[in-house]
Amino acid sequence: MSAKTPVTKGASRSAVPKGQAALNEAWRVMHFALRAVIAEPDRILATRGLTRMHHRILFFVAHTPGMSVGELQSTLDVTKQALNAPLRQLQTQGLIELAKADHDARVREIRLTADGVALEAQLTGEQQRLFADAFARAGAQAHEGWRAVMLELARHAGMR
Amino acid sequence: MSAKTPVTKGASRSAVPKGQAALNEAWRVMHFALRAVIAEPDRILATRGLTRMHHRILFFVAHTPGMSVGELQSTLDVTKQALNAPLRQLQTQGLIELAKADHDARVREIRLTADGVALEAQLTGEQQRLFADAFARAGAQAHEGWRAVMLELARHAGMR
DNA sequence: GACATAGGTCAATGTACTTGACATTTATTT
DNA sequence: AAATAAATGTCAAGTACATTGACCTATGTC
Repeated sequence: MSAKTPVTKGASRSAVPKGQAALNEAWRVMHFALRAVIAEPDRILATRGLTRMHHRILFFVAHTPGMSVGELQSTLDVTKQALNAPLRQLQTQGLIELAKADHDARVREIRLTADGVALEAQLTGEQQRLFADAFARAGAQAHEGWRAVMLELARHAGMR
Repeated sequence: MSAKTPVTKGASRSAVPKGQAALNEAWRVMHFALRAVIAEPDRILATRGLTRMHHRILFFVAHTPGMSVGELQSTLDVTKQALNAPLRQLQTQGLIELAKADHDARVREIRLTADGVALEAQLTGEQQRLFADAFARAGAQAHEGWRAVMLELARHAGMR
């Protein structure tokens, strides 16, 4: 692996399938990678009677504490009715808290409780461990390549 | 394990987040990349009143022509009742054909019609174009890195 | 002929949304 | 102070798509 191998049609030394085969493989591989990353969190959530929707809520609230219900709704792109049930369940289980905002008593700000933080960290942690392992095994350069390709793909989906 | 140790070349020309931030970003990026890859096929399918299930059927039958209903069922991990409706719809639309197997008249072998091949190619083609673009833009080396990381992740999901 | 297998179908149920209509509380406007 | 608008919650009905369970046909195997 000396320095930068220019793009062109040069020979790559690892067994990367060529042309059509590479593209054929790409989707399959991504599919399984996705499954791997989702599997553990799903298992953990299931033991508490929670679903991927609950996970999505925890995830976004963890990264944007004090988010309003409306913001969450548009972020997740679901109706308020769809959001309501999981939101209440999370509240009942003591994983999130809803509090009136100072600036506007109509909006309810969502925050994780200590338990919520713990669960979210556990779920996210499982995923991050997988990524960290994969990046470590594949090497820093591969990590960078992975990211470059993913960002190119994500550009088409209007990544927020 | 990871063969050579490509690292050391530390100089990353792109702004790869460090440590925790990198892992935090990984899942998000993968999420959007996935969405990008799925978006176009979904749109095309919708215009014909088809769903992702129909796509999955077309995909597997394209790669294993003559597959039996039972094989497809266990491959997709759904019940025969769940498979029945989409299967008939595909047949009605002239995208697949069901024919009795020579060796056993009970089993029905599924094959794509010319139209089915065309649609499957269109759907798959859209996805492959995205991958090809992303790989081309990111470069051959990034492609290799992407693949290495994905395979590491996929290992955990028992990739077939 | 007895039994198993591949497949199809009917029916009831469940889950996870959706749209639509409306109520509540609080802000903002006039 | 009323009128109106905004953020949220809730009730109800409908849709999409899967499930389980029971039963039927056609065919193959012993």
